[in-house]
Amino acid sequence: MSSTRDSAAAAGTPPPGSTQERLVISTQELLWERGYVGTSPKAILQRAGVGQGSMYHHFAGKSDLALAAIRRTADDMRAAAEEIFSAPGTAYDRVAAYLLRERQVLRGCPIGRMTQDRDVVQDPELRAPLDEMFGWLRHRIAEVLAEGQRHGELSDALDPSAVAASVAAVVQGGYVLARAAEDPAPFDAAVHGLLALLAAQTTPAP
Amino acid sequence: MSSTRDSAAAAGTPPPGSTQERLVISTQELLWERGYVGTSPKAILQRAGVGQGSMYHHFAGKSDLALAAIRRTADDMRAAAEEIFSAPGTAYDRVAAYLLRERQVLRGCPIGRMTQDRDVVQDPELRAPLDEMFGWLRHRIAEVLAEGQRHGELSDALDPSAVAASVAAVVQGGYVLARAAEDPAPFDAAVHGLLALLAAQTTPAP
DNA sequence: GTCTATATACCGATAGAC
DNA sequence: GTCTATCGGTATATAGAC
Repeated sequence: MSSTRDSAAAAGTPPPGSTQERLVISTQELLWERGYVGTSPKAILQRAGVGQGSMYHHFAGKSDLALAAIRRTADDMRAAAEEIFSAPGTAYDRVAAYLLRERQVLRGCPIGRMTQDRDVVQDPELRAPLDEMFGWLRHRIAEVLAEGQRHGELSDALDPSAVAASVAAVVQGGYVLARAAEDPAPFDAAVHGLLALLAAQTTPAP
Repeated sequence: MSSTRDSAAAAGTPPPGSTQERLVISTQELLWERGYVGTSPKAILQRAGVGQGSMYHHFAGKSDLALAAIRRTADDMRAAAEEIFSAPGTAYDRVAAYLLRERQVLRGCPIGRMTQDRDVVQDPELRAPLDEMFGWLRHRIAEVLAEGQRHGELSDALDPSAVAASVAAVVQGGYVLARAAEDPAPFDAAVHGLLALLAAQTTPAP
């Protein structure tokens, strides 16, 4: 008894190097590489270097462990994006910085990938972190754009939340195009196409 | 002997209602719903209503059947898109028609989905139809945009192939956002955001 | 051509020793 | 807490009867 697992995936960040931590990290990696359906508990255990029993001691099962891993990944992504959006600069600059930042294009988006996994999307608990992450992202980009409009940097004719959705979609769709081509070029093309359209809506500093 | 399977998935369209045809259609449906990893031969057979032996008579195995199904789906999608792009109207009209056409947004793109499947992307034969389909799509949209520029409908400042990639990416990324939210609204927002940006680049008829 | 039977491996989870 | 042993079920493919 005395299972650590009462709150299961709900637990905060476990100590670094701990068994839980290694399990979560292994799961994050495997979900990114193979998706939910393609990730087996066995593969997670092997990568983490622990036995079967450890996993079921700390987590209720595959989906519980996946939930912890997905939450962690979503939180990390949000933090990284927020750093860019809260930086100084015009709205265009910050959106451009987000679109142009270093990405492992051919690996795709670890959160976006989950939306293609039936078992994830159908489970409300597993889908929630995706919904929150992308909901936050679109909202945050819209805020940045609206701020640009208030500062007179950006055309008032634009609908910030629509353009924000376009920005987020171009990134996610760029990954799809790049993976189909096995080449990051279509991702870059899509980003630059959108940035050119957006640049045309900026007004030179008065 | 006398296997129909010599050319395997390479065969043209089999007779309607035939066993091969039912197998291909079932596979198309299941790949769309569950992806490659999530689709088992058993599930295909059950949906097609045929026995194990029939499948291995006509196809070399799961990947061979998947190849036939993916090719078929890609060909169908290309034909449907071409119908829109070759219709009369301005470049903006035709791109808008493509972006705004009826879609089963929450089901996602049957071809785009395959790019998230490790086993598909890593197999050159299975990836080829995806690459060809999206390569064609980006090229075709770029053609339409370039035509608009020649006709003086669209700003010459735009890079047609970059904007074409943005158009294709917004669709694919729109699916991702919609599935995360379990709501088609983000897809529609992304499309309208891009269309507004593009509309600003059109020149009123002289 | 189509079917059932069989084979080997892996899936996700549990039991219970240490 | 961690381990190994084990379970019933499925994945993918082959064998061989009809």
